[in-house]
Amino acid sequence: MEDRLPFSEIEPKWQKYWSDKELFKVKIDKSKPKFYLLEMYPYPSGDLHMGHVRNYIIGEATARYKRMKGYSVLYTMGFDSFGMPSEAAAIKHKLHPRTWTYQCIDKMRNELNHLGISYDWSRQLATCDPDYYRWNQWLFLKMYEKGLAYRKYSAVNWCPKCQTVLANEQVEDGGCWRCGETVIQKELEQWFLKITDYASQLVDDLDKLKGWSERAKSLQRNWIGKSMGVEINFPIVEGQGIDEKSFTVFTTRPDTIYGCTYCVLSPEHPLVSKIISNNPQAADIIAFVDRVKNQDRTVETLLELPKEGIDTGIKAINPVNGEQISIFLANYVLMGYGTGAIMAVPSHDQRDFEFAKKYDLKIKVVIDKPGEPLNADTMTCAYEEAGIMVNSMEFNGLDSEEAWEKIADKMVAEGYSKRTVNYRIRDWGISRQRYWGTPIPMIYCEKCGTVPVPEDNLPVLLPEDVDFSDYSGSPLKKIPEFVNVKCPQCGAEARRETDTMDGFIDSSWYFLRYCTDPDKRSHVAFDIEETKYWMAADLYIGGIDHATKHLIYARFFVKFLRDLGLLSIDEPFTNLVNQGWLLGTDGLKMSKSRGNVVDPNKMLAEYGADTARVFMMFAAPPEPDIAWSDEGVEGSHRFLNRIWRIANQYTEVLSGYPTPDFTGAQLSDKSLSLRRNVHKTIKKVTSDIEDRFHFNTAIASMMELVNDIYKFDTSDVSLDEKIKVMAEALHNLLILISPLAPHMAEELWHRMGHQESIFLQSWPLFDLSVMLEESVEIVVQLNGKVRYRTPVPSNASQDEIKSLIMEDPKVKDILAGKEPKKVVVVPKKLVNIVI
RNA sequence: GCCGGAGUGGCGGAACUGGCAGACGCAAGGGACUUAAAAUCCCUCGUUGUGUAAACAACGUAUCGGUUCGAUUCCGAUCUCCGGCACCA
Repeated sequence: MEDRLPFSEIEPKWQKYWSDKELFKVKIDKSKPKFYLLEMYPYPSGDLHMGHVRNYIIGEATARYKRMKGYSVLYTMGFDSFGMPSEAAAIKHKLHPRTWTYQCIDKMRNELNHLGISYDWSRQLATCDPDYYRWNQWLFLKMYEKGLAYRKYSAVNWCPKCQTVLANEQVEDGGCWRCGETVIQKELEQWFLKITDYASQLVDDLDKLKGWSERAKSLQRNWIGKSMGVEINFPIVEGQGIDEKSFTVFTTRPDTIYGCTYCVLSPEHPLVSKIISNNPQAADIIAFVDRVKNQDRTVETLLELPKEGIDTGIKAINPVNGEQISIFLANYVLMGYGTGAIMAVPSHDQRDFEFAKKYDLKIKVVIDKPGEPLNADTMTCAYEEAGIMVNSMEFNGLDSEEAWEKIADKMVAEGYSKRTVNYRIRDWGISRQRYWGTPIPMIYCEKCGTVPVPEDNLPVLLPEDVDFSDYSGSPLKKIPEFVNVKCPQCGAEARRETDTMDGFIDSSWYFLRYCTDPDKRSHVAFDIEETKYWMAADLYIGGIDHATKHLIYARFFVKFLRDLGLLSIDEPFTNLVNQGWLLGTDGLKMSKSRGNVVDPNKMLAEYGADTARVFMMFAAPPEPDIAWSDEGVEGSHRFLNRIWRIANQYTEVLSGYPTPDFTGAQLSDKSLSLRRNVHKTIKKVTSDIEDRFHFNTAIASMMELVNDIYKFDTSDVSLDEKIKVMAEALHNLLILISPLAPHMAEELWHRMGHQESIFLQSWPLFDLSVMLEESVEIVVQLNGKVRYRTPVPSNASQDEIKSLIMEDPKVKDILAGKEPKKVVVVPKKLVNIVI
């Protein structure tokens, strides 16, 4: 008899069997509930590392579980195959990015197959495939038609190393999200998508996402940065030679407006140019503006940057009380947020306070701290909390939160203000100055201007012959055959857009493509009927690092496609599981540069895929980051070998053995106990997978069951009874372990005489009546402290338990004649005697 | 500063709804089998104390307090760590 799992023989055997039988083929089956299991697709770097194993086995085991549970499951995989690293790697290896990319995809697919993952590969996609990216272009044109794609000249984030622009979301700590290089600002003309049009829905709909972690939602809320406030029009005092009657400020604190003692414009504010014409201080103002524009306003320096400003000499009028106030320019007001202009209330805003102190400006208190009135002359910092209104005309005495609404209402009614909501999120810059991406389907004609490529002419293909040796500027720009084109409208000589799209466009809708049968993919981006059936994804598994990038973009795309009438859902991902990082042995993120990447091949060769899967899942629940250590892999391997050995002892006798029927059977206590544990384990494993994907505790409970089976096997139960009980135990154990150790489970299943795959079995149901025990052990406590444990009949009532326990000589001993003050009885749990 | 998450043995982790803290595994120690090793099997394993021993007692889930018959779990404050946002008006 084999005493060790022959994984190297059985793994390829069953992988081939599953693939030949098309066991995991995705099918719409209206007789079953559907389950769409989605995993964040990988960038095909070519090498699978241990982190991938952790990520993908969570989904893989769940997929197998859900199929056995009777769901029609959509589970497939694709490759995020456009992007910088392919280009860089291709240059390094002197291969075309396409050749290199497809080689990597093949390799990764192979490695995923070696783990025994049950994807339906027929639905695979690669985003660099023209059949895929033509639909990026099509979607872009739809956005353009709806006015959601536009081109503007502005300062954008530029990564000098990648030689391309990055969206705001793709700058992390001032560096490029891919390579970490410090990002600089550059003025460029770029294509943007108006994600800001959807900002309010994107933030409000987060409340609907009950299946997302608070963490992921909080990241998105912070990123979108919603703030409610008002815009207020401040008239400019007439006769100062300014060709403009007013300007608008944004504030979240209209309750403080009576304390506004000056206004501040951003140095980039459009009004500045009008202020300097005809102004005696023009030279000083221009000098100031230039200086501020050259200030280093990156993340690190911004907070330490001293506030400075200049009085323009121009006066404005506070509309609520008619007071004349000065207009300043200052470096602490940013053009990119709100209206680029503020009303300054030094008494109740710390920034304004600091500025007012520096330039000796008036400070006027309008909200008093309850019970502790403020003094403008002696206060050392702004009072930013709520309080009682003072110096605010008819609003005096009100609570400031109440006054907030009343003042806003008054200003709106008087016609110089409106309520607004401001968002921190900016439009999504999607132009990339690289080769390996989706060409933006636009043409520039001298006569007709910006002309979209007609849908019939899609895809705009990437040219094949490209010189990668010269790394400066967009590669497509240097290919005349690509650039030079006839205008689709007038036929004149025109030129193509040479920027490509951000790769995050690809991932914003790939999950819709998965829903579409490959046979139907050639004429549509996604099939409406099939998408209606499968979407939304019931479970999305992926790292938290994409919370403010991919996950926001994808939600935006889905809302846009819904508005286009192509989707009927508001949100694409019903449940989100953010699995933690698998860190290197040094506790740091795995990366090639650190040299701490763990290659799974060694473990696969030594222990096999089933052990690797079980070990990885046993280490921890999905969410936390964990540092890699292969200590303990022996334990998981031992566990599988224990199943292997005990099951093999019974393959012969159980081959062809009928499903055991226990009705009316008189069983020994040992048999009853094992049966009970079998059913308890079914319950535990089912709920651990179903409710929270905690495979670690599911495995632990199966280990307990295996320990019990071993103890039972050596007992003196009659042979017939033993076989009968073992038949039930092993049958269920194999099904329970099959999502995690599919090869071993399948092999043993067949050795037990079954002709069909174990994965065509139904997931077992537990029988509560088997789990019932005649007596349960309860805890006896004195004043909340455990004294001893004792069995009582499990059907005993509270009163019965109480009298049973109070008559126990041990209790009499403990009480030593004292009268208990109170006795708390929790049936099946404990009795607490309080004296 | 604002927002979110976490803190349990030597280690990974468990205790899901307020009811036996430390399941399961790793590591460690001891034993059986073996010529020997591997494999396998069995036992011990939070800290401190009492006891020859079976056993018993006290302490113990970051810290301090509260609610409760009873708190790792609920509430309040504090500390530490991780992550996000941040001159965002």
